[in-house]
Amino acid sequence: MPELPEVETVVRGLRTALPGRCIVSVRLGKTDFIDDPVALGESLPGRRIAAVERIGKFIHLQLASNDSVSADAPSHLMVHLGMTGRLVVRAAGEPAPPHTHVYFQLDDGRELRYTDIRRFGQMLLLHDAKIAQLRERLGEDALTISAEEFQRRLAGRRARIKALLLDQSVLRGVGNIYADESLWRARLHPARLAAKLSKKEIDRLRQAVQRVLGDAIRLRGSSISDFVDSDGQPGGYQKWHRVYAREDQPCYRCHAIIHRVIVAGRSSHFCPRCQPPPRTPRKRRARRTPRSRRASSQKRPRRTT
DNA sequence: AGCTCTTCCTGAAAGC
DNA sequence: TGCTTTCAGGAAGAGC
Repeated sequence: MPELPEVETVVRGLRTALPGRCIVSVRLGKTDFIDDPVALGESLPGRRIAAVERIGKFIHLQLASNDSVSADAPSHLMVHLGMTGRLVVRAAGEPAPPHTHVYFQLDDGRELRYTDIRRFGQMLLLHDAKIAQLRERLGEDALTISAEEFQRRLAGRRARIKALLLDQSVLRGVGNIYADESLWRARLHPARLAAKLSKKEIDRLRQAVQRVLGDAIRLRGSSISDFVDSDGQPGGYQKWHRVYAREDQPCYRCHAIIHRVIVAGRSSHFCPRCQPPPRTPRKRRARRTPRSRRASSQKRPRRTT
């Protein structure tokens, strides 16, 4: 699942191949994930790619303007890889894998190809004004957010910390894997309420998030099922996952057994010893639950599905 | 405000 | 063996 480190890896790869190249033509397969497929086919041929950058989990291809392009033509191509999206540069003659739905022919004989098995991705063309709106809608980038801004965005929020980490309008770039890994590193239970975290804990979390994302970028992302970089190579960070997809395996820190619960609608992996659960304010049953029994009070109130 | 559920989609894995 | 069911999840929207 492409999150910030995976998208950053793809962007760095594309940066070595795309800037300066012209899009000669566009070929489309299924288009239900494309905002406006007709516009894509009409306004991209002839455009030169000026720059590649990352905005949260979006890949942003900036298109240069030139004399033959009308002034109001959109100049930003945004690509979100969703769950299974891949964006790779290949020689035009090379066979494309199944579920390849967009081909951008480039002027150097290569193709930029978008492959997406589940088509949870997104592709859209934006004007300058809209790109500003998008940036506004998204939160601060997780990799570079300052301690002060991180505090400001979380402090007082009554949502569970896991939900906030995943909320792209709060923080952009973190998905399920890196949320779980960061919470483990910061020793915070995913169901803790942000409002109940101390300043120290919030800062520990920010450091954990940035450390985990930085390490993952260095190893070119995590390849769980589908992720590959712009050259088609898998990442290496999945070998360093401490909790994600490690249910029933021992914690690397304390050897307790890793649990998995649903928090904010997402499966969440954590160590029940390193990441103690929040005390549940079960409506004043205090009299009836002497807190000597740790084992039973550690159990999360589970909702049977 | 924030939670849960649903929708989109496919393939892998589990269940029978 | 072969079918059916379940699950995974990023993001958005509905409903509570």
